[in-house]
Amino acid sequence: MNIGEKIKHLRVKNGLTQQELANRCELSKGFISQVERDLTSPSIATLVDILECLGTNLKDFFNDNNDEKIVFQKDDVFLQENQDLGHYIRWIVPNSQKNRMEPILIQIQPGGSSEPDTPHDGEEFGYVIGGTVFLHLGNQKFRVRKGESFYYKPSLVHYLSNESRYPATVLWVSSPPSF
Amino acid sequence: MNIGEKIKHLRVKNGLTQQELANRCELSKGFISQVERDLTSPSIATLVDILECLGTNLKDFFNDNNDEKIVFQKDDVFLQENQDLGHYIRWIVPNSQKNRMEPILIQIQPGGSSEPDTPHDGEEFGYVIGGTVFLHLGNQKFRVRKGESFYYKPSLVHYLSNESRYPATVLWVSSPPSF
DNA sequence: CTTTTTGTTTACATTTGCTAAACAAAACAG
DNA sequence: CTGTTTTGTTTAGCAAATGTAAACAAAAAG
Repeated sequence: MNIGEKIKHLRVKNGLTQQELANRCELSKGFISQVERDLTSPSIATLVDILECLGTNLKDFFNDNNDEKIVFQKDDVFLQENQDLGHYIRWIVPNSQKNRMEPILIQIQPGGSSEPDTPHDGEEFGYVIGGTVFLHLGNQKFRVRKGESFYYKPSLVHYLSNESRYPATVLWVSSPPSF
Repeated sequence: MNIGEKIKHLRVKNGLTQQELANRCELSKGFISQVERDLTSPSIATLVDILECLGTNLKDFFNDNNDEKIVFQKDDVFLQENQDLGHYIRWIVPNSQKNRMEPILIQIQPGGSSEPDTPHDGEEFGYVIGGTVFLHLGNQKFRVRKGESFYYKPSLVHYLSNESRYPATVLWVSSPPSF
């Protein structure tokens, strides 16, 4: 649990001295020093204060970094077909489980639908590349046409259906990954 | 700071009693009760323990919920044109600054490029809907064709350019929002 | 109603979060 | 090089909070 390191990094990035930071959030400079070297751990309340003075918050503070591959071609794709429901999914960014976002490309046949997904945390975004689909959220239902998009928190059962006579393609991004 | 509520919610969601949770993370059930009702606040270390037993972590724990509008039509779009660089941007999900992700649709004219973006935290994903673009990351440069995508951490200056003879369209998602 | 299970509250020991002040080390000035 | 300032580290200590054990209450089960 190297909170100290991250705080120090933030402080320096903000061009502050321990003294200045201490003043800002009404703590002693000594304590800031201790925190940065992980000799002690602040309470959650004071951690919030500190982060506030560093222009951030708990949420952003606990979101990490670093990676490798960047561009993904069509053959990187892992494909999954579902005959019953009449859709197939292309994972266009391989093993993105470890990322913040997981984008997939889903193609839904006329009369088909995506796998209903149970409620979970996070957010989902979709952009309809072609065709028209219906977004089902709990027992609500929204029409989304080509060029339109949707954005929601998946706190209810949710899926897409294609009730038109043409295939539909949707670029679907979950954050965090859920598939 | 209603940490307790969230913990209780998680506990119930995992089908655990206070007792069970207490056993799992070697705390007293009384303490769990206090924490859930915000009568006391756990130390960061024990919060980590608790979250671990609930199948989550600080990072995910501090990512919030609740929203309103879901489907966005073309006229919800805020448009911005840049004659000099030869691109225009459509914000397809209005004021998504407060979300985890911010999707935009950027169209780049032949010879044009996007605004170079300075390094920041988070991740970015793009899907080329039409044309071919180059992704510039620091002094690296990647070709990305129609149907291909890219995913990276924007820790270097980054932008897109279109060196072809046709316009290119890219769906670009930043997490967290940066524009 | 009695027994178990689940959750709340109280009294208490211990730890730790945090301060103030002394100390050390750089940075700066003349 | 020597003295002054600024920045960071360490120590001693205490009030406050973290966490426990056990008693208590309420709800569920039998």
